[in-house]
Amino acid sequence: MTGETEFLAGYDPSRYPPVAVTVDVVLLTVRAGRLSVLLVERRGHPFRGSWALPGGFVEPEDDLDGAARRELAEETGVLVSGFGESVALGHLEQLRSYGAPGRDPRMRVVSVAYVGFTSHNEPAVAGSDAADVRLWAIDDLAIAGVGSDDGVPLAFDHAQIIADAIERSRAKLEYTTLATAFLDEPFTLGELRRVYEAVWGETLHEGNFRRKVLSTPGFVEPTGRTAPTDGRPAALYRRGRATRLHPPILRP
Amino acid sequence: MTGETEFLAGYDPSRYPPVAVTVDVVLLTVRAGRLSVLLVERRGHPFRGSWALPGGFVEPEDDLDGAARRELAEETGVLVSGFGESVALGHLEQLRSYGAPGRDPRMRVVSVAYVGFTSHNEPAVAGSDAADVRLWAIDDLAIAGVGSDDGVPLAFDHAQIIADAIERSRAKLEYTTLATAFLDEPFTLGELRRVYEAVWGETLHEGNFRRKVLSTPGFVEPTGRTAPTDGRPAALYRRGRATRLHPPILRP
DNA sequence: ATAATAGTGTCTCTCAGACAGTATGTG
DNA sequence: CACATACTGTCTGAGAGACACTATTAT
Repeated sequence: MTGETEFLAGYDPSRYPPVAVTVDVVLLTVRAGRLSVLLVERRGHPFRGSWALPGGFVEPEDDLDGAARRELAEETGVLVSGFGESVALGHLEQLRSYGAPGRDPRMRVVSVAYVGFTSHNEPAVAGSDAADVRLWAIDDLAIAGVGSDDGVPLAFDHAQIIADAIERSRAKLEYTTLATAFLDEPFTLGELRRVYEAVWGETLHEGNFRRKVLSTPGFVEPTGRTAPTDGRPAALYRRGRATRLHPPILRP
Repeated sequence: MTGETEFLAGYDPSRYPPVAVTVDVVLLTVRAGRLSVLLVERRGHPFRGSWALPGGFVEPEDDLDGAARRELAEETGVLVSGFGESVALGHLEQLRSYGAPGRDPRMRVVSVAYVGFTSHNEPAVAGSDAADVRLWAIDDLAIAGVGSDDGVPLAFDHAQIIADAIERSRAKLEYTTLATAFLDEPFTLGELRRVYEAVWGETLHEGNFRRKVLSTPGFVEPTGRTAPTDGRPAALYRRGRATRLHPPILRP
Protein backbone atom coordinates (compact mmCIF):
# COMPACT_ATOMS: atom_id res chain seq x y z
CA MET A 1 0.00 0.00 0.00
CA THR A 2 0.88 3.66 -0.11
CA GLY A 3 1.77 3.69 3.56
CA GLU A 4 4.07 0.78 3.15
CA THR A 5 5.96 2.29 0.25
CA GLU A 6 6.38 5.51 2.13
CA PHE A 7 7.57 3.59 5.13
CA LEU A 8 10.12 1.78 3.02
CA ALA A 9 11.15 5.02 1.40
CA GLY A 10 12.27 6.13 4.85
CA TYR A 11 14.82 3.39 4.80
CA ASP A 12 16.48 4.65 1.65
CA PRO A 13 19.83 5.96 2.84
CA SER A 14 20.23 8.21 -0.19
CA ARG A 15 17.17 10.29 0.75
CA TYR A 16 18.79 12.42 3.42
CA PRO A 17 21.41 15.08 2.70
CA PRO A 18 25.01 14.16 3.55
CA VAL A 19 25.60 15.75 6.96
CA ALA A 20 28.02 14.57 9.59
CA VAL A 21 27.13 14.85 13.28
CA THR A 22 29.82 15.38 15.87
CA VAL A 23 29.95 16.24 19.55
CA ASP A 24 32.30 18.83 21.03
CA VAL A 25 32.88 19.18 24.75
CA VAL A 26 33.72 22.38 26.61
CA LEU A 27 35.24 21.03 29.83
CA LEU A 28 35.64 23.86 32.30
CA THR A 29 37.61 23.93 35.53
CA VAL A 30 39.09 26.50 37.88
CA ARG A 31 42.87 26.38 38.12
CA ALA A 32 44.78 28.85 40.25
CA GLY A 33 41.69 31.03 40.47
CA ARG A 34 41.26 31.23 36.70
CA LEU A 35 38.43 29.71 34.68
CA SER A 36 40.06 27.31 32.24
CA VAL A 37 39.05 25.02 29.40
CA LEU A 38 40.52 21.74 28.17
CA LEU A 39 41.75 21.98 24.56
CA VAL A 40 43.56 19.68 22.15
CA GLU A 41 46.09 20.68 19.54
CA ARG A 42 45.02 19.65 16.06
CA ARG A 43 47.39 17.32 14.24
CA GLY A 44 45.60 17.38 10.88
CA HIS A 45 44.24 19.89 8.46
CA PRO A 46 42.36 22.12 8.57
CA PHE A 47 43.52 24.34 11.45
CA ARG A 48 46.59 22.16 11.91
CA GLY A 49 48.47 23.33 15.01
CA SER A 50 45.50 25.29 16.27
CA TRP A 51 43.77 24.50 19.53
CA ALA A 52 40.32 23.00 19.40
CA LEU A 53 37.67 21.45 21.60
CA PRO A 54 37.83 17.70 22.15
CA GLY A 55 35.18 15.94 20.15
CA GLY A 56 34.41 13.49 17.43
CA PHE A 57 31.81 11.73 15.38
CA VAL A 58 28.62 10.38 16.88
CA GLU A 59 28.78 6.63 16.41
CA PRO A 60 25.68 4.68 15.48
CA GLU A 61 25.38 2.97 18.84
CA ASP A 62 25.76 5.89 21.23
CA ASP A 63 23.29 8.62 22.02
CA LEU A 64 24.42 12.23 22.12
CA ASP A 65 25.21 12.31 25.82
CA GLY A 66 27.01 9.01 25.52
CA ALA A 67 29.08 10.26 22.63
CA ALA A 68 30.08 13.32 24.66
CA ARG A 69 31.09 11.17 27.63
CA ARG A 70 33.02 8.80 25.38
CA GLU A 71 34.97 11.58 23.71
CA LEU A 72 35.62 13.16 27.08
CA ALA A 73 36.81 9.87 28.54
CA GLU A 74 39.22 9.47 25.65
CA GLU A 75 40.62 12.93 26.35
CA THR A 76 40.62 12.32 30.06
CA GLY A 77 42.68 9.26 29.31
CA VAL A 78 45.23 11.58 27.76
CA LEU A 79 45.09 13.64 30.91
CA VAL A 80 45.74 10.52 32.96
CA SER A 81 48.86 9.61 31.08
CA GLY A 82 50.03 13.18 30.87
CA PHE A 83 49.41 14.32 34.40
CA GLY A 84 49.16 11.08 36.31
CA GLU A 85 45.67 11.67 37.57
CA SER A 86 42.18 10.95 36.40
CA VAL A 87 39.50 13.59 36.16
CA ALA A 88 36.21 13.12 37.98
CA LEU A 89 33.53 14.71 35.87
CA GLY A 90 31.30 16.82 38.09
CA HIS A 91 28.61 17.68 35.57
CA LEU A 92 27.89 17.41 31.86
CA GLU A 93 24.99 18.89 29.94
CA GLN A 94 24.09 19.71 26.39
CA LEU A 95 24.83 23.29 25.40
CA ARG A 96 23.40 23.73 21.89
CA SER A 97 24.12 22.71 18.30
CA TYR A 98 26.13 24.51 15.65
CA GLY A 99 25.52 23.86 11.99
CA ALA A 100 26.34 26.85 9.81
CA PRO A 101 27.39 25.74 6.31
CA GLY A 102 31.11 26.23 5.98
CA ARG A 103 31.93 26.03 9.68
CA ASP A 104 34.02 23.01 8.73
CA PRO A 105 35.70 23.56 5.34
CA ARG A 106 35.77 19.85 4.54
CA MET A 107 32.10 19.01 4.63
CA ARG A 108 28.78 19.79 6.20
CA VAL A 109 29.13 19.14 9.92
CA VAL A 110 26.50 19.71 12.59
CA SER A 111 28.10 19.67 16.01
CA VAL A 112 26.22 19.10 19.24
CA ALA A 113 28.18 20.95 21.91
CA TYR A 114 28.30 19.97 25.58
CA VAL A 115 29.59 21.84 28.60
CA GLY A 116 31.08 20.04 31.58
CA PHE A 117 32.44 21.04 34.95
CA THR A 118 35.21 19.30 36.84
CA SER A 119 37.60 19.92 39.70
CA HIS A 120 41.25 20.49 39.10
CA ASN A 121 43.69 19.04 41.58
CA GLU A 122 46.84 18.52 39.58
CA PRO A 123 49.58 20.82 40.89
CA ALA A 124 50.60 22.18 37.49
CA VAL A 125 50.90 21.22 33.86
CA ALA A 126 53.94 19.05 33.37
CA GLY A 127 56.55 20.68 31.14
CA SER A 128 56.05 18.20 28.36
CA ASP A 129 56.53 20.06 25.12
CA ALA A 130 55.02 17.11 23.29
CA ALA A 131 51.71 17.49 25.10
CA ASP A 132 48.81 18.00 22.72
CA VAL A 133 46.19 18.36 25.44
CA ARG A 134 46.22 21.10 28.06
CA LEU A 135 44.16 23.51 30.06
CA TRP A 136 43.95 27.08 28.85
CA ALA A 137 42.84 29.97 31.00
CA ILE A 138 39.96 31.51 29.10
CA ASP A 139 41.38 35.01 29.25
CA ASP A 140 44.46 33.78 27.38
CA LEU A 141 42.25 32.80 24.43
CA ALA A 142 40.83 34.94 21.65
CA ILE A 143 37.17 34.81 22.63
CA ALA A 144 34.99 37.82 21.87
CA GLY A 145 33.91 39.53 25.06
CA VAL A 146 35.87 37.20 27.33
CA GLY A 147 39.54 36.76 26.57
CA SER A 148 42.09 39.30 25.46
CA ASP A 149 41.88 40.29 21.81
CA ASP A 150 45.47 39.15 21.22
CA GLY A 151 44.83 35.74 22.77
CA VAL A 152 45.40 32.38 21.16
CA PRO A 153 43.03 31.82 18.22
CA LEU A 154 40.89 28.71 18.12
CA ALA A 155 39.94 26.29 15.35
CA PHE A 156 36.59 26.35 13.58
CA ASP A 157 33.88 28.26 15.46
CA HIS A 158 35.10 26.94 18.79
CA ALA A 159 35.65 30.42 20.20
CA GLN A 160 31.92 31.02 19.83
CA ILE A 161 31.09 27.67 21.38
CA ILE A 162 33.32 28.40 24.37
CA ALA A 163 31.78 31.86 24.73
CA ASP A 164 28.33 30.29 24.79
CA ALA A 165 29.48 27.68 27.31
CA ILE A 166 30.87 30.37 29.61
CA GLU A 167 27.66 32.35 29.46
CA ARG A 168 25.65 29.22 30.22
CA SER A 169 27.93 28.46 33.16
CA ARG A 170 27.65 31.98 34.53
CA ALA A 171 23.88 31.80 34.37
CA LYS A 172 23.76 28.28 35.87
CA LEU A 173 25.72 29.41 38.92
CA GLU A 174 23.02 31.95 39.61
CA TYR A 175 20.12 29.60 40.06
CA THR A 176 21.58 26.12 40.56
CA THR A 177 24.03 24.50 42.97
CA LEU A 178 26.37 23.52 40.13
CA ALA A 179 29.28 25.55 41.46
CA THR A 180 30.02 22.56 43.68
CA ALA A 181 30.65 20.50 40.53
CA PHE A 182 33.93 22.40 40.21
CA LEU A 183 35.10 21.16 43.62
CA ASP A 184 36.12 17.92 45.27
CA GLU A 185 34.49 17.07 48.56
CA PRO A 186 34.94 18.26 51.18
CA PHE A 187 35.36 21.92 50.37
CA THR A 188 35.33 25.23 52.21
CA LEU A 189 33.07 28.19 51.58
CA GLY A 190 36.16 30.13 50.51
CA GLU A 191 36.82 27.60 47.78
CA LEU A 192 33.18 27.76 46.71
CA ARG A 193 33.33 31.55 46.62
CA ARG A 194 36.48 31.48 44.50
CA VAL A 195 34.63 29.27 41.98
CA TYR A 196 31.95 31.93 41.66
CA GLU A 197 34.59 34.64 41.37
CA ALA A 198 36.51 32.77 38.67
CA VAL A 199 33.45 31.93 36.57
CA TRP A 200 31.84 35.35 36.93
CA GLY A 201 35.07 37.33 36.81
CA GLU A 202 33.84 39.36 39.78
CA THR A 203 34.94 39.62 43.38
CA LEU A 204 32.22 38.80 45.88
CA HIS A 205 31.68 40.02 49.40
CA GLU A 206 32.77 37.24 51.69
CA GLY A 207 30.23 37.75 54.45
CA ASN A 208 27.22 38.21 52.20
CA PHE A 209 28.20 35.20 50.10
CA ARG A 210 28.43 33.05 53.22
CA ARG A 211 25.03 34.21 54.38
CA LYS A 212 23.39 33.44 51.06
CA VAL A 213 24.92 29.99 50.71
CA LEU A 214 24.14 28.90 54.26
CA SER A 215 20.62 30.30 54.13
CA THR A 216 19.79 28.11 51.13
CA PRO A 217 18.69 24.73 52.49
CA GLY A 218 20.43 21.83 50.81
CA PHE A 219 23.14 23.80 49.04
CA VAL A 220 25.97 22.59 51.31
CA GLU A 221 26.07 20.39 54.40
CA PRO A 222 28.58 20.78 57.22
CA THR A 223 30.93 17.89 57.87
CA GLY A 224 32.08 19.06 61.31
CA ARG A 225 35.69 19.05 60.19
CA THR A 226 37.95 21.96 59.34
CA ALA A 227 40.82 22.56 56.96
CA PRO A 228 43.82 24.87 57.40
CA THR A 229 44.03 28.02 55.29
CA ASP A 230 46.33 31.02 55.17
CA GLY A 231 44.35 32.37 58.12
CA ARG A 232 41.76 30.95 60.44
CA PRO A 233 40.90 27.34 59.60
CA ALA A 234 37.72 26.93 57.57
CA ALA A 235 34.82 24.59 58.12
CA LEU A 236 34.50 21.82 55.54
CA TYR A 237 31.26 21.11 53.67
CA ARG A 238 29.93 18.58 51.24
CA ARG A 239 27.25 19.01 48.58
CA GLY A 240 23.65 19.11 49.74
CA ARG A 241 20.64 17.61 48.01
CA ALA A 242 19.30 20.79 46.45
CA THR A 243 19.89 21.39 42.75
CA ARG A 244 18.18 24.75 42.35
CA LEU A 245 18.70 27.90 44.39
CA HIS A 246 15.65 29.71 45.77
CA PRO A 247 16.25 32.58 45.78
CA PRO A 248 19.04 32.73 43.18
CA ILE A 249 22.47 34.17 43.85
CA LEU A 250 22.56 36.87 41.22
CA ARG A 251 25.68 38.29 39.59
CA PRO A 252 26.63 41.76 40.85
CA MET B 1 52.46 15.38 2.31
CA THR B 2 50.92 13.82 5.37
CA GLY B 3 48.89 16.92 6.13
CA GLU B 4 47.53 16.98 2.63
CA THR B 5 46.43 13.39 2.64
CA GLU B 6 44.72 13.85 5.98
CA PHE B 7 43.03 16.93 4.63
CA LEU B 8 41.82 15.04 1.60
CA ALA B 9 40.68 12.20 3.79
CA GLY B 10 38.26 14.61 5.36
CA TYR B 11 36.51 14.90 2.04
CA ASP B 12 35.75 11.20 1.88
CA PRO B 13 31.98 11.07 2.31
CA SER B 14 32.08 7.46 3.47
CA ARG B 15 34.07 8.32 6.61
CA TYR B 16 31.24 9.62 8.74
CA PRO B 17 28.46 7.45 10.14
CA PRO B 18 25.10 7.66 8.36
CA VAL B 19 23.07 10.09 10.44
CA ALA B 20 20.26 12.29 9.21
CA VAL B 21 19.79 15.78 10.65
CA THR B 22 16.35 17.33 10.89
CA VAL B 23 14.83 20.37 12.53
CA ASP B 24 11.59 20.31 14.49
CA VAL B 25 9.76 23.46 15.52
CA VAL B 26 7.60 23.91 18.62
CA LEU B 27 5.51 26.93 17.67
CA LEU B 28 3.64 28.16 20.71
CA THR B 29 0.78 30.61 20.92
CA VAL B 30 -1.95 31.56 23.35
CA ARG B 31 -5.44 30.93 22.05
CA ALA B 32 -8.49 31.60 24.19
CA GLY B 33 -6.27 31.84 27.25
CA ARG B 34 -4.70 28.41 26.67
CA LEU B 35 -1.10 27.76 25.72
CA SER B 36 -1.20 25.93 22.39
CA VAL B 37 1.19 24.33 19.95
CA LEU B 38 1.04 23.93 16.17
CA LEU B 39 1.04 20.26 15.11
CA VAL B 40 0.74 18.39 11.84
CA GLU B 41 -0.96 15.07 11.28
CA ARG B 42 1.39 12.48 9.85
CA ARG B 43 0.38 11.02 6.49
CA GLY B 44 3.12 8.38 6.32
CA HIS B 45 4.52 5.67 8.46
CA PRO B 46 5.66 5.47 11.15
CA PHE B 47 3.13 7.07 13.50
CA ARG B 48 0.70 7.50 10.62
CA GLY B 49 -2.30 9.48 11.80
CA SER B 50 -0.47 10.69 14.89
CA TRP B 51 0.23 14.35 15.53
CA ALA B 52 3.79 15.56 15.27
CA LEU B 53 5.86 18.71 15.25
CA PRO B 54 6.44 20.40 11.90
CA GLY B 55 9.94 19.76 10.69
CA GLY B 56 12.13 18.27 8.04
CA PHE B 57 15.60 17.62 6.77
CA VAL B 58 18.34 20.19 6.96
CA GLU B 59 19.23 20.98 3.39
CA PRO B 60 22.86 21.51 2.36
CA GLU B 61 22.44 25.23 1.74
CA ASP B 62 20.63 26.35 4.87
CA ASP B 63 21.97 26.75 8.36
CA LEU B 64 20.02 25.37 11.31
CA ASP B 65 18.09 28.56 12.03
CA GLY B 66 17.34 28.91 8.35
CA ALA B 67 16.08 25.38 8.11
CA ALA B 68 13.77 25.96 11.06
CA ARG B 69 12.41 29.15 9.51
CA ARG B 70 11.94 27.42 6.18
CA GLU B 71 10.04 24.50 7.66
CA LEU B 72 7.97 26.91 9.68
CA ALA B 73 7.20 29.03 6.65
CA GLU B 74 6.05 25.96 4.80
CA GLU B 75 3.71 25.09 7.64
CA THR B 76 2.63 28.67 7.99
CA GLY B 77 1.73 28.52 4.33
CA VAL B 78 -0.62 25.73 5.25
CA LEU B 79 -2.05 27.96 7.93
CA VAL B 80 -2.57 30.71 5.38
CA SER B 81 -4.53 28.56 3.02
CA GLY B 82 -6.40 26.86 5.81
CA PHE B 83 -7.30 29.83 7.94
CA GLY B 84 -6.91 32.73 5.54
CA GLU B 85 -4.30 34.54 7.54
CA SER B 86 -0.52 34.60 7.78
CA VAL B 87 1.36 34.15 11.02
CA ALA B 88 3.90 36.75 12.12
CA LEU B 89 6.63 34.92 13.93
CA GLY B 90 7.45 36.80 17.12
CA HIS B 91 10.51 34.86 18.18
CA LEU B 92 12.44 31.72 17.27
CA GLU B 93 15.36 30.18 19.11
CA GLN B 94 17.13 26.88 19.27
CA LEU B 95 15.92 24.61 22.05
CA ARG B 96 18.25 21.60 22.09
CA SER B 97 19.01 18.50 20.05
CA TYR B 98 17.60 15.01 20.38
CA GLY B 99 19.53 12.04 19.10
CA ALA B 100 18.77 8.89 21.04
CA PRO B 101 19.23 5.80 18.84
CA GLY B 102 15.80 4.45 17.98
CA ARG B 103 13.90 7.69 18.43
CA ASP B 104 13.03 7.30 14.75
CA PRO B 105 12.46 3.63 13.88
CA ARG B 106 13.54 4.10 10.26
CA MET B 107 17.08 5.35 10.72
CA ARG B 108 19.41 7.31 12.91
CA VAL B 109 18.03 10.84 13.11
CA VAL B 110 19.43 13.71 15.13
CA SER B 111 16.85 16.46 15.41
CA VAL B 112 17.66 20.05 16.29
CA ALA B 113 14.55 21.42 17.97
CA TYR B 114 13.47 25.04 17.93
CA VAL B 115 10.89 26.88 19.96
CA GLY B 116 8.99 29.84 18.56
CA PHE B 117 6.39 32.27 19.83
CA THR B 118 3.67 33.90 17.80
CA SER B 119 0.43 35.75 18.26
CA HIS B 120 -2.84 34.13 17.45
CA ASN B 121 -5.47 36.30 15.88
CA GLU B 122 -7.57 33.89 13.88
CA PRO B 123 -11.07 33.72 15.34
CA ALA B 124 -11.30 29.92 15.41
CA VAL B 125 -10.17 26.84 13.58
CA ALA B 126 -12.20 26.40 10.44
CA GLY B 127 -14.30 23.27 10.45
CA SER B 128 -12.28 21.62 7.74
CA ASP B 129 -12.19 17.92 8.50
CA ALA B 130 -9.44 17.58 5.91
CA ALA B 131 -7.12 19.87 7.81
CA ASP B 132 -3.85 18.19 8.72
CA VAL B 133 -2.44 21.19 10.58
CA ARG B 134 -3.97 22.68 13.70
CA LEU B 135 -3.32 24.21 17.06
CA TRP B 136 -3.58 21.98 20.10
CA ALA B 137 -3.97 23.25 23.62
CA ILE B 138 -1.09 21.70 25.50
CA ASP B 139 -3.30 20.34 28.26
CA ASP B 140 -5.20 18.31 25.68
CA LEU B 141 -2.00 16.46 24.78
CA ALA B 142 -0.30 13.55 26.53
CA ILE B 143 2.74 15.35 27.86
CA ALA B 144 4.25 14.18 31.13
CA GLY B 145 3.78 16.78 33.82
CA VAL B 146 1.83 19.15 31.62
CA GLY B 147 -1.16 17.75 29.82
CA SER B 148 -3.74 15.29 31.03
CA ASP B 149 -2.63 11.68 31.11
CA ASP B 150 -5.42 10.68 28.76
CA GLY B 151 -4.51 13.36 26.23
CA VAL B 152 -3.69 12.85 22.58
CA PRO B 153 -0.44 10.90 22.13
CA LEU B 154 2.29 12.35 19.96
CA ALA B 155 4.64 10.84 17.40
CA PHE B 156 8.30 10.01 18.11
CA ASP B 157 9.69 11.76 21.21
CA HIS B 158 7.79 14.93 20.40
CA ALA B 159 5.99 14.94 23.76
CA GLN B 160 9.37 15.29 25.44
CA ILE B 161 10.43 18.02 23.03
CA ILE B 162 7.25 19.98 23.70
CA ALA B 163 7.71 19.53 27.44
CA ASP B 164 11.23 20.94 27.17
CA ALA B 165 9.99 23.82 25.01
CA ILE B 166 7.32 24.71 27.56
CA GLU B 167 9.81 24.67 30.40
CA ARG B 168 12.17 26.88 28.37
CA SER B 169 9.31 29.27 27.65
CA ARG B 170 8.27 29.43 31.27
CA ALA B 171 11.80 30.26 32.32
CA LYS B 172 12.27 32.80 29.53
CA LEU B 173 9.22 34.75 30.64
CA GLU B 174 10.86 35.20 34.02
CA TYR B 175 13.94 37.06 32.92
CA THR B 176 13.27 38.31 29.39
CA THR B 177 10.65 40.46 27.67
CA LEU B 178 9.67 37.63 25.34
CA ALA B 179 6.08 37.49 26.56
CA THR B 180 5.42 40.33 24.14
CA ALA B 181 6.34 37.97 21.27
CA PHE B 182 2.98 36.28 21.86
CA LEU B 183 1.13 39.52 21.17
CA ASP B 184 0.42 41.86 18.30
CA GLU B 185 1.06 45.53 18.87
CA PRO B 186 -0.47 47.42 20.42
CA PHE B 187 -1.51 45.38 23.45
CA THR B 188 -2.88 46.00 26.91
CA LEU B 189 -1.32 44.99 30.21
CA GLY B 190 -4.23 42.65 30.71
CA GLU B 191 -3.37 40.82 27.51
CA LEU B 192 0.26 40.65 28.59
CA ARG B 193 -0.73 39.28 31.97
CA ARG B 194 -2.91 36.62 30.36
CA VAL B 195 0.12 35.49 28.35
CA TYR B 196 2.04 34.95 31.58
CA GLU B 197 -0.93 33.17 33.12
CA ALA B 198 -1.37 30.86 30.13
CA VAL B 199 2.31 29.94 29.86
CA TRP B 200 2.85 29.52 33.58
CA GLY B 201 -0.55 27.99 34.32
CA GLU B 202 -0.88 30.34 37.28
CA THR B 203 -3.13 33.29 38.04
CA LEU B 204 -1.24 36.48 38.79
CA HIS B 205 -2.17 39.41 40.94
CA GLU B 206 -3.23 42.17 38.59
CA GLY B 207 -1.94 45.14 40.56
CA ASN B 208 1.43 43.65 41.42
CA PHE B 209 1.95 42.48 37.86
CA ARG B 210 1.24 45.97 36.56
CA ARG B 211 3.69 47.49 39.03
CA LYS B 212 6.47 45.10 38.03
CA VAL B 213 6.01 45.53 34.30
CA LEU B 214 5.82 49.32 34.43
CA SER B 215 8.76 49.60 36.83
CA THR B 216 11.02 47.76 34.36
CA PRO B 217 12.38 50.38 31.95
CA GLY B 218 12.04 49.37 28.31
CA PHE B 219 9.64 46.46 28.82
CA VAL B 220 6.63 48.26 27.35
CA GLU B 221 6.06 51.79 26.05
CA PRO B 222 2.74 53.64 26.28
CA THR B 223 1.07 54.62 23.04
CA GLY B 224 -1.37 57.11 24.55
CA ARG B 225 -4.28 55.21 23.09
CA THR B 226 -6.81 52.97 24.79
CA ALA B 227 -8.81 49.92 23.85
CA PRO B 228 -12.24 48.88 25.10
CA THR B 229 -12.52 45.88 27.42
CA ASP B 230 -15.30 44.24 29.39
CA GLY B 231 -14.71 46.94 32.01
CA ARG B 232 -12.78 50.17 32.08
CA PRO B 233 -10.88 50.79 28.83
CA ALA B 234 -7.21 49.79 29.01
CA ALA B 235 -4.16 51.73 27.92
CA LEU B 236 -2.37 50.34 24.88
CA TYR B 237 1.37 49.66 24.84
CA ARG B 238 3.99 48.57 22.37
CA ARG B 239 7.21 46.64 22.98
CA GLY B 240 10.09 48.52 24.53
CA ARG B 241 13.76 48.15 23.72
CA ALA B 242 14.73 46.00 26.68
CA THR B 243 15.25 42.28 26.15
CA ARG B 244 16.13 41.20 29.69
CA LEU B 245 14.24 41.90 32.89
CA HIS B 246 16.14 43.29 35.87
CA PRO B 247 14.92 42.21 38.31
CA PRO B 248 13.16 39.15 36.90
CA ILE B 249 9.45 38.47 37.25
CA LEU B 250 9.56 35.16 39.06
CA ARG B 251 6.90 32.47 38.93
CA PRO B 252 4.78 32.24 42.10
C1' DA C 1 52.74 42.02 67.45
C1' DT C 2 50.89 41.81 62.03
C1' DA C 3 48.81 39.49 58.21
C1' DA C 4 45.35 36.72 56.43
C1' DT C 5 41.25 34.37 56.18
C1' DA C 6 36.97 32.64 58.65
C1' DG C 7 32.86 33.86 60.63
C1' DT C 8 28.97 37.07 63.01
C1' DG C 9 25.93 40.94 63.55
C1' DT C 10 23.40 44.95 61.97
C1' DC C 11 21.67 48.83 59.22
C1' DT C 12 19.26 50.26 55.18
C1' DC C 13 17.14 49.99 50.79
C1' DT C 14 14.66 47.53 47.31
C1' DC C 15 11.10 44.89 46.09
C1' DA C 16 7.44 41.22 46.16
C1' DG C 17 3.03 39.72 48.14
C1' DA C 18 -1.25 41.10 49.99
C1' DC C 19 -4.95 43.96 50.07
C1' DA C 20 -7.88 48.11 50.08
C1' DG C 21 -9.77 51.44 47.45
C1' DT C 22 -10.79 54.37 43.24
C1' DA C 23 -11.80 55.01 38.05
C1' DT C 24 -14.35 54.12 33.92
C1' DG C 25 -16.50 51.52 30.80
C1' DT C 26 -21.14 48.17 29.59
C1' DG C 27 -25.77 46.07 30.31
C1' DC D 1 -28.05 50.33 39.59
C1' DA D 2 -24.60 46.00 39.40
C1' DC D 3 -20.64 44.18 37.24
C1' DA D 4 -16.19 43.85 35.17
C1' DT D 5 -11.82 45.33 34.34
C1' DA D 6 -8.26 49.08 34.74
C1' DC D 7 -5.49 51.52 37.77
C1' DT D 8 -3.45 53.57 42.38
C1' DG D 9 -1.77 53.51 47.08
C1' DT D 10 0.01 51.39 51.27
C1' DC D 11 1.58 48.01 54.68
C1' DT D 12 4.79 44.36 55.70
C1' DG D 13 8.27 40.96 55.44
C1' DA D 14 12.23 38.78 52.94
C1' DG D 15 16.51 39.50 51.35
C1' DA D 16 20.71 41.86 49.22
C1' DG D 17 24.53 45.29 49.64
C1' DA D 18 27.50 47.57 52.68
C1' DC D 19 30.09 47.63 56.63
C1' DA D 20 31.84 46.90 61.31
C1' DC D 21 33.42 43.69 64.32
C1' DT D 22 35.24 39.26 66.34
C1' DA D 23 37.84 34.57 65.92
C1' DT D 24 41.69 31.67 64.88
C1' DT D 25 45.53 30.40 62.63
C1' DA D 26 50.74 31.42 60.80
C1' DT D 27 54.90 34.08 60.96
